[in-house]
Amino acid sequence: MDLNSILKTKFGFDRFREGQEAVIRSLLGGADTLAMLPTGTGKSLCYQLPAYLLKGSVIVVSPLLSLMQDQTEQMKMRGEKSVIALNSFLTGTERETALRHLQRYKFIFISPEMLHQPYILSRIKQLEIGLFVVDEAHCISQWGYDFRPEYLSLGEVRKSLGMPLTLALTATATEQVREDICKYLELRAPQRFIYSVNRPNIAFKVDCTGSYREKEEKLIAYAKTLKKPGIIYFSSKKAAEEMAERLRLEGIAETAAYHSGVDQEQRILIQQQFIYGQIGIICATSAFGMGINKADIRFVIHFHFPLQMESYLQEIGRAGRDGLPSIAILLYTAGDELLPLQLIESELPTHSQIAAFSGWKGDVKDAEFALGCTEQQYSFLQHYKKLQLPEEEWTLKVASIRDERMAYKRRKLKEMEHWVRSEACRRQEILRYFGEPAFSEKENCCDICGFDVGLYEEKQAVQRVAETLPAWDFLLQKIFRRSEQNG
DNA sequence: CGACCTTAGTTTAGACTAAGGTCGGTGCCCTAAT
Repeated sequence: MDLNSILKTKFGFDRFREGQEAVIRSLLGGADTLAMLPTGTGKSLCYQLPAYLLKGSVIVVSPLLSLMQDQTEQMKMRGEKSVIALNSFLTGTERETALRHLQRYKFIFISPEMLHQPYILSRIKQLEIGLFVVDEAHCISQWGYDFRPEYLSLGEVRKSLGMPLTLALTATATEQVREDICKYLELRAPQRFIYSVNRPNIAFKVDCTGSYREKEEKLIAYAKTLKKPGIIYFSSKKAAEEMAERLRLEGIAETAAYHSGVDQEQRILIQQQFIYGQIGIICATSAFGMGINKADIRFVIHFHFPLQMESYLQEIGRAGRDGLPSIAILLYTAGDELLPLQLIESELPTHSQIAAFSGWKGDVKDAEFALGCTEQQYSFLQHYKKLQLPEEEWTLKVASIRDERMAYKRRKLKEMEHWVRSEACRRQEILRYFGEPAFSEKENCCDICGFDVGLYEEKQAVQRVAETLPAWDFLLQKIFRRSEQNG
């Protein structure tokens, strides 16, 4: 079969990017496949193309509603109409209609949570499934253990669907995370295609400051001098808001804050304005980034301390997809690691909460409130309820799982600290962490090896010309047409 | 760690400060009554 002609006719490309063809051939050969491809190399093509050569539908498990909407929209623009996002954006009747005619759709996007609804799953079971895809598969390991436990049960879903051919896609995963992915998806002898996480055009800098105030001043100076656009990451919504306001006061007008507290419509607007160059700096929490397709991001600054190397790499990996010089700066003040430590502590239930949950006699729905659990702690307890052990045994077992998980998270944080404090080349240390061979190029590498700061600074104030920009009100209306109909 | 809130103490009535405690980040899903 001629893959190149399908590539040309269906997608309009003349050639494959690195990794794509190998992954597609592996799938067409019938092998479960794990693909770790660098950001921006067109991962979605890896399942979209083989879809036209395989019998049956393609199920794509996606972590975010906005990501599903983006992808289905893009596919429709390309001319692929038999695609649907099966999620809570659909009204009751729309969903019913879709479920009755599921076999009409070649591509079905769905969240892990929705996939666990017995009614939905029973409908999907009746389909012929050509390919089962898990996009952003590192979420299994990163979120599955506590935040979104349905990610850990995707293997069970696969079983109940008759173990369909499966593709797991990610951009950043250590060997251990890759193992987790294969284990929890229950892949059979998976083919692995692992490409380097190294991004030679991104320089690294760890900037140590003496105090919080000094850190703020340094950040403002960077925001003024560095080439835009850029992202500044915070571990607090409030800090992101305040810094966005502060930067506006400092004369950097095109600045916006983005976090989970900003309402959905506003979030989409900010994201679009950033992509079209109307916003130069985004002050964000970890809510921002997944699925952002913007090639010319010039800097990513971390104001707070990242929880682990993987998430740090994912966040800085959003810079410089166009291959041009870009910089990742981490601002550090002694004691910064205490904040993520606090966050980690609140992720998992305490021993006394575990014991109390185990002996809980009332309505399960009241347990969350009565035990003073966060939603996340509760979902952890809820997930392990299915172990079905006698009360005391359950308490011991779950407490040990919890302790193990806590130790793991602390270890990840320690690794991050080690990287910050290390006096070895930043890039080599990252590659070592991901189990990759050393990289010889030393030019414009990191603050240890040295780089030319001028490469990343704005030469002069750039007057941005108002280009042909989309009409936002129209776009938003289109996206939110439902709420208008209902309201 | 820093920001913010509550509480206790002082002192003689509403308001001040200091001390002590808590919190901080990611997202799916419709539960049921107008």
